[in-house]
Amino acid sequence: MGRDRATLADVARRAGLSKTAASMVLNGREGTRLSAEAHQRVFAAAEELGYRPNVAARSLRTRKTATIAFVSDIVATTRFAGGLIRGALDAARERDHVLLITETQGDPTFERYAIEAMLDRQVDGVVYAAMATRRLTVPPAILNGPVVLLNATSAENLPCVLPDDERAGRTVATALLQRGHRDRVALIGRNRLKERDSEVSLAAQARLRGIRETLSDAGTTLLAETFCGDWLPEHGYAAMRRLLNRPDRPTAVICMNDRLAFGAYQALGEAGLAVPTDISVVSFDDDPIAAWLRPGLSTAALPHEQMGRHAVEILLDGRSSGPSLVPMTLRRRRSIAAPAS
Amino acid sequence: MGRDRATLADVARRAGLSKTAASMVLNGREGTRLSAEAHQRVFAAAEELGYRPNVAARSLRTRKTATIAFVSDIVATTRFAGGLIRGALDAARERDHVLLITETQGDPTFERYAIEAMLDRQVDGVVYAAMATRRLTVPPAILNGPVVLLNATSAENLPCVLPDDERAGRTVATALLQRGHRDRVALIGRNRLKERDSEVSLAAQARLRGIRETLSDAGTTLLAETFCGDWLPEHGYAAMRRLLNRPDRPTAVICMNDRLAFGAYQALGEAGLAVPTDISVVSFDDDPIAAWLRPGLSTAALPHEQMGRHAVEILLDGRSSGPSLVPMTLRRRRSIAAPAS
DNA sequence: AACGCCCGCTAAACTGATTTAGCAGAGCAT
DNA sequence: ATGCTCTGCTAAATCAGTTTAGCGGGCGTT
Repeated sequence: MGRDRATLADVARRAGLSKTAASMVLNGREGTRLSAEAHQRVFAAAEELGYRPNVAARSLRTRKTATIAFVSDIVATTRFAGGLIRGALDAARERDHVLLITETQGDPTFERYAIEAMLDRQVDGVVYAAMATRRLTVPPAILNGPVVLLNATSAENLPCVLPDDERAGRTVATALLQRGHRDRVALIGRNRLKERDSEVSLAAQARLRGIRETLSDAGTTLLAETFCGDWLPEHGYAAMRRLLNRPDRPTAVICMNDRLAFGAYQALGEAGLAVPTDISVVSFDDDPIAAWLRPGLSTAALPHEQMGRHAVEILLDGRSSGPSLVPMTLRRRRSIAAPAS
Repeated sequence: MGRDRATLADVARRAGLSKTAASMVLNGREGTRLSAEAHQRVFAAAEELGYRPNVAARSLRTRKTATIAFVSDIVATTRFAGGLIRGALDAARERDHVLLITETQGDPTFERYAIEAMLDRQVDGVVYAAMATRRLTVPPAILNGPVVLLNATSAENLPCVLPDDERAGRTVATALLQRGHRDRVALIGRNRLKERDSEVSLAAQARLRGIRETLSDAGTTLLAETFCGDWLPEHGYAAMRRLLNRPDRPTAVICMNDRLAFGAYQALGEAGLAVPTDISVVSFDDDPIAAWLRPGLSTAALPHEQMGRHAVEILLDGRSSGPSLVPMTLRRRRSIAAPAS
């Protein structure tokens, strides 16, 4: 790989100048007194030889590698990881940087190993990402360099990028209120663990808060709140069945994520009820499945690409410390209608 | 990032030896005549200082970076990318390597840029991945170093890793035959473009071939083959509706992927038909949705993790050239039953 | 006593860049 | 003629490792 590449010395020789001169010209150094003609010759030589600097050699001297570490807990299991990574990749490319990606799989040994591997390669900074929005403890090894947390917070008040789940809660509830749902809105997906343990989830609490505040501002409350062991389709299915067994059937349900909503759709289908004419459904995430459902599911989209992009921007362009919230916009499809009245 | 790291010179000084000695000891060089005591002192010094070699400095001399490039066309849009990446990541870690990941987004400019960025960083090899199994043309820049194609082939007869779609076709058809479906098996998802243009897909052709051969070996053929503009749920839905309008309703359908199958499920649900009692369904991919459907969808799983792992193994352990096929195993769930008869 | 050999180790070159310090020559004033 | 400044450029150090070539001393042999 990369044998026979022209070196700076080759360029200098061909231009009839010193390495110093070549280096300065190619780096566009100000204040050097090299002649216009020298500039020309260097550029021409570099062009002709197809010269590309050796990043390893350069970074040895400058301690900059134009490489950033993207360390996450789990990439494979969630299809959201792709969005985070793509956003980060885009922002990195725009800044001529490149991403070294690792996964810790939640294993402290792997984590230590991964981080050392990154530091050995002199990365310029670390994006430390979690696949579920949550609080986490940052390994001390990365604290003496630039770090941005992605989809996570920590005790250290580091810069971090989070989705604005609370506002999403308000958005979702508002969408229902506007269509005329007030007193018969049910919730699917309460979960003590996710709500209490911020190391598990920050989304559950925030979404719930947003929903409740909005309804309370409108002078009402949730008709029912079902608990779910996890946020998977089967739990949404079971929850919806329970809801349908109640005497006061809701006119709308808010699901804490799209997978729950999918389960809810399944239960409704089996019960012979139609979305949205019998029951409206709204949700969170904008999982690809939301678009595949019939009718399409209206849902507050997790802005993964923007988040990934934002994290790299903060890391490289050096913005704020503290959290920066990325808005979740409501993807409007056909799952909300006015209540049957 | 990585200031104040101890260098080899520090270790040598502390051990009271030369850099040469320290280097040789730490690299476990054979044939050096350094005393056991010298070894001890070096190890102790390295330990005490928390010494870690600077990869950039090392690779400047050795031209090995223990870093491999993972270049793919599109990572974000498909949830399969995660599996490929995770497998590659695992195999790389086991070999003390690290992954530099880029995405070309199918754009030749981005691609050139990405590849140059990788080569500038002296990667030891390239995994060139496609997110849909297909034939592609490899950019010449990466041809003078080790390359493995992942989920793709090319004209150059490079080593590549592919899912064994043809055998999967046989597996799927066999599963149906074994349950007693013979003459009323329909197919959802014929697609001229995918079948003809190997730069679009290799899977379509291979799966179809496997299915046909198996049925033909059993002395029968497909009852019907529906064409779909793409392999998305809406197309599966429409195809299933067309199928249900026929006088000779199939007892089983094979869908070319799980998203089509999802659409088929939707159409069956609306028609009041039950899987698998009225119609059995089998499919390919093992998309997460396959497990979420009710009943769970039996499907030949794309072994993404193994494929990613395998690609890195071939790259680093240097195996065969030419294609290596990874088997797709049938994930058995509840979507197949004996025909109602 | 002279020679060669092996042992245990080191000096210095080398990788490919950046950066500091400074040199030679021209032009100008005194 | 001398001193000064400015211009245009370069030698050499530096980054942190690996690798080559070889040095000094002890030992055995003849």
